[in-house]
Amino acid sequence: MTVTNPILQGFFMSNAEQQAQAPVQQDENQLIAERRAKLAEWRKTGKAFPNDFQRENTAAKLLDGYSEKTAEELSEMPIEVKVAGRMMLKRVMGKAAFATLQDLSGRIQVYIARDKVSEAVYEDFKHWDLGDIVGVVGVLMKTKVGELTINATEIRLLTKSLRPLPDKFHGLADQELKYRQRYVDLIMNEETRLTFRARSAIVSSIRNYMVGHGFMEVETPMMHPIPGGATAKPFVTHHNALDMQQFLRIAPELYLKRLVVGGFEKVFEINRNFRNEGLSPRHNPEFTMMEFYEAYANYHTLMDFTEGLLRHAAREALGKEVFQYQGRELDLSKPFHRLSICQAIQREQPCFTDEQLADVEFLKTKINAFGEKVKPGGLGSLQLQLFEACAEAQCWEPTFIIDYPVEVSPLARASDSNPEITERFELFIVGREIANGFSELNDAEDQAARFHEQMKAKDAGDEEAMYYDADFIRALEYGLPPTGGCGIGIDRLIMLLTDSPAIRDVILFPSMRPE
RNA sequence: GGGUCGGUAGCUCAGUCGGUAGAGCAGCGGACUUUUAAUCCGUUGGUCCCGAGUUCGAAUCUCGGCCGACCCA
Repeated sequence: MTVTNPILQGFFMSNAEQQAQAPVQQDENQLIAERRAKLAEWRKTGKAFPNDFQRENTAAKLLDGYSEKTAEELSEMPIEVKVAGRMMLKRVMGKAAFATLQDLSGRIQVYIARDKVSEAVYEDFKHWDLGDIVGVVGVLMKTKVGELTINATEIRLLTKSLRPLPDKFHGLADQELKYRQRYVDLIMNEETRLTFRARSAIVSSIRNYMVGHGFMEVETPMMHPIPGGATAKPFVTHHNALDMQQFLRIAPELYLKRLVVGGFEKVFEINRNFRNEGLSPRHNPEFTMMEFYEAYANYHTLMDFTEGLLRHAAREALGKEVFQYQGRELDLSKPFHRLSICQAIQREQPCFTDEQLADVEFLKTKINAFGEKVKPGGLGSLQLQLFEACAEAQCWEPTFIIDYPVEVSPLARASDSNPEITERFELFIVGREIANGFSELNDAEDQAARFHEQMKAKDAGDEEAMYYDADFIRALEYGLPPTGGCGIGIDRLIMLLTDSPAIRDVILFPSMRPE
């Protein structure tokens, strides 16, 4: 029997076929076998994997609170503590041993003396492995060299770790394994832990900034009947109950604007977008965007607001607005540059005249000269292509590029002074696009016309062109107030603020080819 | 899609001129009651990414493929 519908295949597979598709046997080795044997012994006690140990202290708080105390003070006024964590280091010296435990806050050393914890417990402890989770009750002491240490009166195995950790000193170096087994990377690598703590702090600070400025956080659909709000290839899925095709969203824009129509005049959403594109150091198919919309704002006020937001995030995450990115200084404290596309080109290529940049043939020649293929488009589109070819990567300092052509900005309001360009900006920092915002197109008839243009482009073979969204037009027909909206690439912002070279370094579980 | 570099023990890595596999860590056994990547002695562990070719002989050379990192498009 041949079943072509992939959704149904699972129902018709023979056992053999299902076996063939079952996950491959996990890699086993001598070290794992040894640990399994230890676990088997532990099970025989009937007390394996207990969950009755209540820890009362964390490593960092103990170090903060008691590192200043002298050995004498600690022995005169014994302080009993209960900690738990993963055993990262272990040094056994006959009848006493040291172990280093790692918990959410950091690491702390434990001293285990045979005559304190009993001979039986000490013998067990000697066979525990790096990576095991243990609980310790003890009193604080200072070692010879003054390191705050817990002198154990009780030590218990709480979780047996079956897999050996990477080299205790060199850690996990293999980039691919760091991404595929992020849990191991997090166990082994302080830098990775700090990056993702910073990510959490940055997102919180942005959220607080938005709420503090009167914005309301909302959640709009991740599954769209019509993908919209950006030009990108969508992921396609299927809703069984409604028997309909759905698309993972490429942007929340059209829903957020519907909310402004509804009277939620200041809204924002921080959530995932999905774009069916390749992977690169700057691209992950699912990535996090913040979009925000404010009625009665325009692209100028948006630029001001975005500048303030980024400074706030840097201050909250780093405590400063001037810092290093990949070895080069980045200064967010100075006013961000604001240049039109042509001004940005001329900044890099001062010999190009205004007349030349208005000459279609000149633009095509130069785009080719910079090694890019000329994509079809009008004057504005060619200017943008030349900017991308010769100037975009040079925007190290924060630079707003303004005046994007109408033909590549189907949702943006056209300029009153020049109907060929829009009231739109993109923000570039370290040569990368970080944000994109504009005065929203709130003329329902103009928007309908722009959608028709997009449909023509799609019919002509542009896979990324937009669909016609009739409900969105209907919403606009009820009346969208003059509004400004902006999207900020959160992953890329976090790359900047954590000095990370690749987007995969700031996404906990980046997209990977299957193992 | 093109280029460069890489894939060897659980981890981090050596491996010369082509001569049949090494270290440190981890593990196992032993010594050791204040260590700091503890130390000392002994020891287990290999589909050298896969396939083909050249050769008496391939981790090593050649070709093809797979996977990854980086750069370019």
